Amino acid sequence: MPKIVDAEARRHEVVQAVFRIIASDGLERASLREVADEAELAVGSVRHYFASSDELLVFSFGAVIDRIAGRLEAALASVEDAEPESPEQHHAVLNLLGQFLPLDEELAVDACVWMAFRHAARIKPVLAAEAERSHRAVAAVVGRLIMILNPAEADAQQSLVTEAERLLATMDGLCMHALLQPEWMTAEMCSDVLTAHLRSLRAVPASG
Amino acid sequence: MPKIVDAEARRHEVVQAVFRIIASDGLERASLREVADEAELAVGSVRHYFASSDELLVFSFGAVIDRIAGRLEAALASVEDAEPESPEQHHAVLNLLGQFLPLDEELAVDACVWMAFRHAARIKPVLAAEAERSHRAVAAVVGRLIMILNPAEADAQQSLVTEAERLLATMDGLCMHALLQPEWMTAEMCSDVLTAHLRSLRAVPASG
DNA sequence: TTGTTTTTAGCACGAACGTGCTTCAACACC
DNA sequence: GGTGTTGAAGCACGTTCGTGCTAAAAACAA
Repeated sequence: MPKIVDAEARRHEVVQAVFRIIASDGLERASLREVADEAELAVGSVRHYFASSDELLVFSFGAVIDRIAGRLEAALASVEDAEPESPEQHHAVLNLLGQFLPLDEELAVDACVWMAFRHAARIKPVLAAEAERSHRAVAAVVGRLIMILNPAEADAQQSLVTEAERLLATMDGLCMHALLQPEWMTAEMCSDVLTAHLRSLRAVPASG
Repeated sequence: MPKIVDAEARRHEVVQAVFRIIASDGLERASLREVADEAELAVGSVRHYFASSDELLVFSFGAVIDRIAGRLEAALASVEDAEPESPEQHHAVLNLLGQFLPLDEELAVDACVWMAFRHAARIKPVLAAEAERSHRAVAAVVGRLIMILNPAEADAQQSLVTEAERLLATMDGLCMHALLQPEWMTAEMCSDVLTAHLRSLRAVPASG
């Protein structure tokens, strides 16, 4: 009936603009006017697709979560397909954990945006639900990974949960340092830390 | 000659107000008006002690860095005083690492403020110098701790640096999770993860 | 008391923000 | 060709922000 516009594509373009602004200028600069400028639209146009600023931010948060979770689950499938203890599996695990880190431009933007939203969710209640979903999705993948790497002690659930949280914390800390102190936490340092952590996982079997 | 006011004490009160606002409402709400309200002063009074908003924020960042670094170095002294491999040393190490985490009200405020400023420093160049100082100070303490816990391989500097960065990343990740997902990352879980990490440090001696 | 200087308080300006509301152009259908 | 729905654009209002500036208040020296 009216002007033909792919609404979903438009929303995606707007969200991409939000991502670019957050990555370069931070979340607090992602105002309707800035986003509209970056997307080369008018403020009214952006508001046609997103009723309010909050709705735009929540939708953008959900979008980055879906992107990250999608990458993680694809990488997890590769790990599960690989032969246990094989070099292929080790490579697949490194690839999975690398998805957390800002190793290329696209990953860096996602990591920036992800971090920004998670921290903002501490303050803004509208973001809390998505933050919880994010944590659940990532924890599920990491938990599954720990189970794969420690098939022997599938009974010692206590230790598995602890190890999953430990790996998750290490990954988030690595990501943080790579974003905030890129001169110190280089890609090579990330790789060294990752291999050291994986070695420590194999070296500490049961705990008691 | 004029009204007697302890300028240093006033500045400290203002900074405390900044801390409270950041912890409860986030850094972006730490405006001059909000800070003045929280400190029960007029905007003009705050501006008398801090020429600009940037100056207030940079000073506050420095203050929280000094607080955290002071605690860490005091705790490090306890570790260095303890007998190597003794239970006292283990306790001192746990105490040191606990200084990173929001385990009580004061630590939680400092952790919030610290995180907020470090992330803001990625965007705001005025904060960059203090962020670098913060990283240097904390990395020095953690590096020293790793050397104490691994006296044998004092020559394998590569491994020591990697282990220091790994511990630092894990601590920052734990702190992040404790702040952002307090229901999942409880104090008990923090403790479990810490002891697991310390065990993994002892279990993986040299690398090659 | 008078004068000096620090401290406190407040006004005013321009900029940026979210949002309610109106207006215009474009297109599909009757 | 007319008509109505929808995308796009923009105005206006109230709020908040940092900051330059002025002026009252307070406390000590003379």
